[in-house]
Order: sequence, then structure tokens, then C-alpha cells
Amino acid sequence: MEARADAHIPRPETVEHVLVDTEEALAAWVAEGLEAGVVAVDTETDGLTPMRANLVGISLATRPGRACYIPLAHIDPSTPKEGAGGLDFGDGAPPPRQVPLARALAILKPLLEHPGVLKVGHNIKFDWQMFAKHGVTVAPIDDTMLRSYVIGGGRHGHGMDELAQRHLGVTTISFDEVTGTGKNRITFDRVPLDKATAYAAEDADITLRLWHVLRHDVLADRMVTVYETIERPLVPVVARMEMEGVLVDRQVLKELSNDFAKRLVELEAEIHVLAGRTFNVGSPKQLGEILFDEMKLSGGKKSAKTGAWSTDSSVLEELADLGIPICQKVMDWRQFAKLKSTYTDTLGEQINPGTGRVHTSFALAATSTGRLSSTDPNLQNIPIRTEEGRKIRRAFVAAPGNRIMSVDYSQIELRIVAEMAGIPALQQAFRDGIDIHAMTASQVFNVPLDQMTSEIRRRAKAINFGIIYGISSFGLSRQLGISAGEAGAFIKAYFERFPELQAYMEKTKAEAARDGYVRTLLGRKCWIQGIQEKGARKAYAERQAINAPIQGTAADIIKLAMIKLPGALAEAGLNARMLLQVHDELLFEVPDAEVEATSALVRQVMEGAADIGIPLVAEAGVGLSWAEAH
DNA sequence: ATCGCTTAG
DNA sequence: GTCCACTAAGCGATT
Repeated sequence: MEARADAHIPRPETVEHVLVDTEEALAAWVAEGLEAGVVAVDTETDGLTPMRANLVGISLATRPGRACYIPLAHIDPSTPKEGAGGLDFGDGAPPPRQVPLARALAILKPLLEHPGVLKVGHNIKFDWQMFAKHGVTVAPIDDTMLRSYVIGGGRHGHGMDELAQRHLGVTTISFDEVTGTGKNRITFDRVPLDKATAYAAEDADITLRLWHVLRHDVLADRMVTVYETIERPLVPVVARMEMEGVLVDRQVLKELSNDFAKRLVELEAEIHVLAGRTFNVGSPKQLGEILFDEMKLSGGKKSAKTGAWSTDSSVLEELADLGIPICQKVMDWRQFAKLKSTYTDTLGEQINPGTGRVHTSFALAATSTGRLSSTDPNLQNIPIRTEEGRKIRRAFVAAPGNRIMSVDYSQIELRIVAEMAGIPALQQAFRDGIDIHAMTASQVFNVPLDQMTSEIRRRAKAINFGIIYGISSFGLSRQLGISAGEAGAFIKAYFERFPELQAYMEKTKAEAARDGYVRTLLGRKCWIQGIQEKGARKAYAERQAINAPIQGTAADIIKLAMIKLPGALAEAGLNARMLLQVHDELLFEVPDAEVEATSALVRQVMEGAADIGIPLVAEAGVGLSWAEAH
């Protein structure tokens, strides 16, 4: 099935990859696209982040083997680079003949916006954004990367080069081959037009050919509903969200950086005194040698891989609890070093000079469970758990006249477990709206609710989390700091109280072993690598198999809510903008006067995004910053 | 490039 | 007997 010579779309008999550099030729391609009803589109730019990149050229494919490249902003390769020094006028040959960008977009717009012509891209979110920046709203769309993702999420990658090889047996021209690598790399606008045409037209051609194959494969794999109701409609929603960006207050970050720098200097000096000599506190290797070779502390563990002393937080915490002062200092140092290097020093540099806001990129096909991920910068792991870290959220602010609103699902993964595993006791608890951790604690440890202690509740909460992670006595014992035997007894008690859960877990593992994948409630496939193996690898795969349907169903549900929200807000005449998604939370910027109406509507849409049986609950918080809203 | 560690849900 | 209780991304040190 994988590397078959494809039965549905033969290899093109002729390959025409042509350069388009006149308006007449471009108009003819547009006519051809309108006639075809399906075109593949690809944009070439001078950068990877759409909010900073400039459009350099566009390629179109109208049938397999027939594609063109329309250069728009190419310059002569000998033109001196910006900022390279020297006089920047008069050097280099004049630019090659090209259709003026505005003219080209005007000619292409009727095709790209035509409701009867499907525009296919590979990761079309990027291209959609490039066109949106120039006033073109591409629709309807299709995406070969996302088609591959719904079929093979967790089993293989979804890059175009990889898919071309696997599905078409074609080795594509690599980007590196065209632009060079390292410090010799040139931006695409300097690539000579013959090379640029060969590369860019091929990309559109391959995308169209992949579309023919993957359209069939998604259908044959019965993944059409997931693709058409979740992945595809999410593209313009996430595209707009990224372009909106979030307002970040540089001054707040600057002050925090200064504060953290001061603390780091102090802590470093104290650590060196306690160590008896100077060393690089940021080097785990040197720290391990100080603690376990020189200070001869006990309780050291060597990592299996490199044989180096482990100095992670669990090790340091144990030693700190024994009253070893250097360990607490190192933990504090690490916290500030992390906050400064990853957040306060870096986020300010990510503010886009054009918009004054920070635009993350959400990857739509990066995880094995259906979750999004966030990069450049990652805005899904902004600190919240410690007081110092949480201060960073003060820098994420609303524009004047607006508020930040955070709306998150309450206990969504446990609700999903209760539903998928069919656990009546848990389902009833959620219907009654009672404290779920206290309730499970009461059931598992035989403690009446009115005699519940925070310690017992804490243990039950840890077990509830453990269930979601594909519980093991080893993992739970580490989490709770108890023996594996005790942890095993807790798990046994839990299964006795909720026997449906154990049955569900066994069934899920068996399915994964039989099929190689598991499914979410909405039908998404999550492939599980290593489930056919033995021992620890199999156990690991089994825990993934337990977790994936739970995490993946939550991902499906919030995606459905995101898809519904723009229309629901518009229909209600509300002007809130969705800014971020953090797995079970959506962040909005809301006009002051619309806070109440928006809060009610967003909660309603999120709670009604999917009917999983038991009710979903969403809770909203509002403030001038993300810190206040949460 | 990879490791070790830390941040989030 | 097991690097791993699940999913991610990024930084500095090290190779």
C-alpha cells in the first residue's frame, strides 16, 4: 500500500514547467485554471515566517506535469546584499523581466477567490497568509500536508519531499540545492529564473499530483470527515489567528530581565562560595562533578546514556530537602536562567516591527495526537506555575480599549475518559458538577467527602492524571514519592472502584496491537509506533495508546470550537479576535464594551463544540493582561 | 547534532 | 529488567 506505483494518476506523459513573465501569458494560465477547476498553488518568499517574509514569486499547476512559475520580485544575483556594506546603487545588472506584483495579483485574484476553483497547497496556511497580506482571500482550499496528516499522523512525516518520494517515487529538487546552505545561502529572490522555475513549478506540480493520490487515500481510509470537518476548515482560522498576533509590552520584559540578571549574579556568587570554587553553574556536567565527586554527596544517579551524573530537579530537590544549601540555590539559578534566556530576553526580539505584535506559528501537522504545536516563539509554554515565572504573563497585554480574555475547558481530559471508558460513577459526578478529585479520592480511599483532607485529594488528583498518561506504578510512585508497591495498591483500588476503566485500557491496548493505531471519539487515527515490540518499548507504546485517544479527542473538540467561533462572533456583531490556543484554552482580545457578551458566547460555543455525552464546561477570565485574565 | 534540563497543557 | 506516567519547543553546553 505504501510505495505502490499509483493506480489513480499515471505519470504525466509530458512535463512542462514554464516561466511566466508577461501579463498575457499569466492571463492564459488563469483561464486554464478556471477551466480546470482545481489548481495547485505555491508561493516563494524570502523568509520562512509569513509575517516577515516578502512574496518573491508564485507557481501554479493546472494538471499533472503542467506548471508555471511567475517571478514577482527577483533581482539580479550579483546585486549586493542589504547591509553587506559598500555602495548599494548602480551595482549589479537590472532585474529580469517580470509581471509587476500588483498587476499579477490583480490577474490572479479572480482565480484564487473563485468559489468554483479549488486551490490546493502543501501547508497552504503559509500561502493563504502571503496572499492575505496582499488583499487576496484564497478559497476554497485543500491541503496535501493535512491530508497526509489525517492518514498517517504519528507514523511518518508530512513534508513534501518525503511524500513525493513515498507516493510518487519522485526525488524533488531540494531547496538547499537551489539556494545553497550555511553562510553561502541566498534568498530566493536572487535565484536565477531558470533554476527558480525548475524548483517552484515542480513544487506546484508535485502538490497537484500528491493531491490526486491523497484525495483517493483519504477516501479509501475513511478519513474524509475528520479532514473536511476539522483539519481543512481550521486552516483559515489559524492563519488569521497568527496574523492577528498578540501585543507584548517590551518594557515589562526589559524590567524582568534586569531583575532576573541581578538575581543570577547574586546566586552565582553564593553557589561558588558553597562549592569552594568557581565553575559554570549552567553546565550539568560541571555541577555533577562538584556535587558528587568533590563534595561527595550521596544520592547521585548516573544517566544510562552518557554515564554523567544526573542533576535534574528531582535530584536537586531531594538533596535540598536534606538541607544541602547549594542545591536550592542551583534550582533557583536555573529557574531565573530559564526565564531570562527563553522568555524575557527573547520575546521582545520577536515583536514584529510592522505590526508591533508577536506572531507565533502554529504547526498543524506536528503531533501524533492531533494537537497543535507553537514555534517561533512557542507561546504554548509561557510560565504560570511559579510566582516569578507568572510575571512574564504581565507582558501579554490588551491594546487600549480592550481586555484579554482567557477561556479554558475545565477537566476536559477526565470528562473524555469518563465518556470513552463508560464509567457511570465519573459521568454522574461530572453531571452533578462536583469536585472530581475529591470524589475519586473518596471512592478509592474510602473517605467520606466531609472528612476529605488535602493530602488525600492530592493523591487522587495524581492518580487521575496518571490515568490520562497510561498509568504505571513506577510513574505514579515517582510522582507521589512513594514506593512502587504502594502506588500499585492505589492503582488496584482505583480499578476495583472503576472496573470499566481497566476494561477500557485493556481493549485500547489490544486494538493498538492489532491495528497499529488508536482512534479519538471523532475518528482521528493516532498511529502508535513500537506497539509490536516487547518489554519496555511495548509498555511505552501502550501508555501512548492509552493517552492518545484522550489527548486527541480534546484536541478535536477545541479545534471544532475554533472553527465555529469566528462565524458565531460575527453573527453576534462582536469584534473579539482569537489570539492563541493553548491546548485547552483560547485567548482573545475583546473590546471593553463587549466583554460580557463575548464571554457568554465563547463559553457557549466551546461547551457546545461537540456532544460527547457528558457536559463540557468552559470558564472565562478577563483582565488587562494574560496574568490578570488567567 | 545531541544531550540535559526546564517551560507548558 | 526498564533513560520515559502522556504531548510538545527552546536554550546552553557539549561533542
